[in-house]
Amino acid sequence: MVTSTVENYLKHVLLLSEEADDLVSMGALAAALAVVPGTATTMVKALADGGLVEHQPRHGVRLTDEGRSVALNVLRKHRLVETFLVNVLKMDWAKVHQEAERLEHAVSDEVLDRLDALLGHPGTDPHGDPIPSRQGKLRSQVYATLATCATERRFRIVRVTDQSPEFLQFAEQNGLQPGTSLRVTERNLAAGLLTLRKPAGRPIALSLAAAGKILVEPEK
Amino acid sequence: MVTSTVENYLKHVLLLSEEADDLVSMGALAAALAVVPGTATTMVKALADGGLVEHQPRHGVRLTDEGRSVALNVLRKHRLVETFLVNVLKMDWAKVHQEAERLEHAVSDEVLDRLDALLGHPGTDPHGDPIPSRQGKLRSQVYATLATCATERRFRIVRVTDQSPEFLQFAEQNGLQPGTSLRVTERNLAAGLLTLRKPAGRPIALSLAAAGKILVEPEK
DNA sequence: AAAGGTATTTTGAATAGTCAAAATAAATGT
DNA sequence: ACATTTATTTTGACTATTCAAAATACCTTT
Repeated sequence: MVTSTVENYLKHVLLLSEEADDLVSMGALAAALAVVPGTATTMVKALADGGLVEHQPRHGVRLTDEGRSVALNVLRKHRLVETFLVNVLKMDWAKVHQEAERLEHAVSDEVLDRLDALLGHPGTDPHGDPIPSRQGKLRSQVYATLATCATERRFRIVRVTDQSPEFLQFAEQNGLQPGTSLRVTERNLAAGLLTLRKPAGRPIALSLAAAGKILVEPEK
Repeated sequence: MVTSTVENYLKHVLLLSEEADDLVSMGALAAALAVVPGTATTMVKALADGGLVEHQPRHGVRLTDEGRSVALNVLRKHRLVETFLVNVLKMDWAKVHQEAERLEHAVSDEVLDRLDALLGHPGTDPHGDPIPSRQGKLRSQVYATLATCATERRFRIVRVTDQSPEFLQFAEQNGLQPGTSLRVTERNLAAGLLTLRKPAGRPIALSLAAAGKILVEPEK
C-alpha cells in the first residue's frame, strides 16, 4: 500500500536524483527524511519489493517508472498546495512548505485538479519550482544562480531552491522572490560575498552560499 | 501524541455523545470507527491514560474537557473543509465527506483560520451541520424532522444528517438541501411513506426512515 | 436462582515504521 | 598492501494500531 511514508520516500528519491544524478545514496536519502541510515535501507528494500524503486545494495536507489509516477504526483500536490496557500490564502511564503508537507498526502486527485483550475494551471509554485503536469512531465531547465551569473547585467529571479523557513524569511525581507529583477554589482570571491541592486533601492549584501540558492535568467 | 487515529476516536466520541447522551458505548464507538470492539477498548484505555477521555469499564466513554476541545477542533476542521470544497471548489455534495475525513487531520490551525475568513465565517457546513467556533462553542438546537413535522405547513430544510454518498446523492437529485422550502402533503405511517412538495414542482415520495434524516424548521 | 444471550475486556499475534548498535563492505591514505 | 575511516546493512527491540478468538461480566427471562 502507498502510505504517506512511502510517498515521502519516493518524493525525496525524486528530488535527490535531480542533483546527484542516477543513483541516490542511502545516506543522502536518510538525511533528507530525517531517519537513521538503517531505517532507510529497510524501507528501500520494502519499496524495491513493491516495484517502486530499484535498489543496488551498497550503491543506492533509483525510481522505477511506477515509483517515478507516484513521486511526480506527490510533488505536483505539494507544489500546487503551496501555490494555493500563498496565492489564495495569502500565507507567509516561509511557512507554506511545512504545511504542504502534510497536505500533499491528504489531497485527492480530484481536489488537486480543481485546485489546479482555480489557480489557473500555474507552471511553477511561489518559489519558482516547476509543477509537474498531470501527465507527469516535469519541465526542468538549467539556470544560472546569483553566484555564477554575469555582473552588471539585468537578471530576473526564477526560483529559490532553499525551502527552509529561515532562508525564505530572509529572501522575503529583501524582496528576493521569483519575478524580482536585479543586477549583481560586485562579486568578491575571496570574501565569499556579493552585492546586488534592485532597480530601485539600496544595495543588498549576500553570501556566495546564499546566492547559489537563487536561480536567475537574463531579462529581456 | 495526538495522531490522526486519536483525533478520529475523539471526534466520534463527540458525535456519538450527542445522540446517546452521557456515556458512549464501546460497541457504538467501535462500529463508528469500523474496528472490532476489542480494538476500541484498547484504544480507549490509552486515551484515558492520556487524559483525553474518562473510561468507565463495561459502561462507556466520555470526553474530558481536554478531549472535548481536541474533538471540537477536528470537527471544526472537518466542516470548514467541507464548506470550502463545496463553496469554492464546487465539488459534489456527496463526495466531500470522505475528502474531509482525510484533510481534517492535515490542516493546521492557521490554514483553518484563513479558510474560515475566506468563507466568511460560516455557521454551518453544506449539510447544515453546525461548525464549532474557534473557541469550541457548538451551537446545538433541536429540530423537527420531515418524519415528525406538521403537514401542510411550510418548512425549510436546515440540515441533512446522513453523510453517506448514496443518501446525499438522492437528496441532491431531489433538491433536498439546506435552504430548500417545502411542505409535507401526506404522511402514511402504515406504509412508512410520505409525500412532500416544493413550492414549484412535482410531489416527491420519501420513506419515513429517510425523512427522519432531514431536519427542518418552520418558515417565517 | 439458574440459563442464556449480549456486550465488553483480555490475550496473543500481526504489520508498519522506527532506533540503537553491531557487523560488514568499500574507499582512502600512507 | 595494510590500517583506518566512512557508508551501508543487519539484528534485535520498541511503539502504535489492528484483528481473532477466548474469557468475563452483566442483563434478562424464566
